[in-house]
Amino acid sequence: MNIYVSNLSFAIEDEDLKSYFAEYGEVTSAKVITDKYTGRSKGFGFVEMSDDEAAQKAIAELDGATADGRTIKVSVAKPREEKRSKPAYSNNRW
DNA sequence: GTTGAGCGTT
Repeated sequence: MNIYVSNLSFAIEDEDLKSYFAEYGEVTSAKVITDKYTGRSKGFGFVEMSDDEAAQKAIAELDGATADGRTIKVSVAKPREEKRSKPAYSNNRW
């Protein structure tokens, strides 16, 4: 389950985000999006959890919660574009 | 040293 988290404080980093969600289940990865060039936080991030219901519970519990003085927004993330998947048109017509 | 809507680098 991929989780999108926004409205984060700029002081929050990956391990902070992970520690918040780890209370509700196993966090396989947690990442705060930082600018590649300046290295500063963009104020949002992504968390991946292995247990789907733990993830949805974490979303329900952490959405609107306060982290570092900011009310964070948590929701299910949109899937990152997968370019490795096999083509849907796997016919041999052409 | 700064700022505030959003969906990330493979």
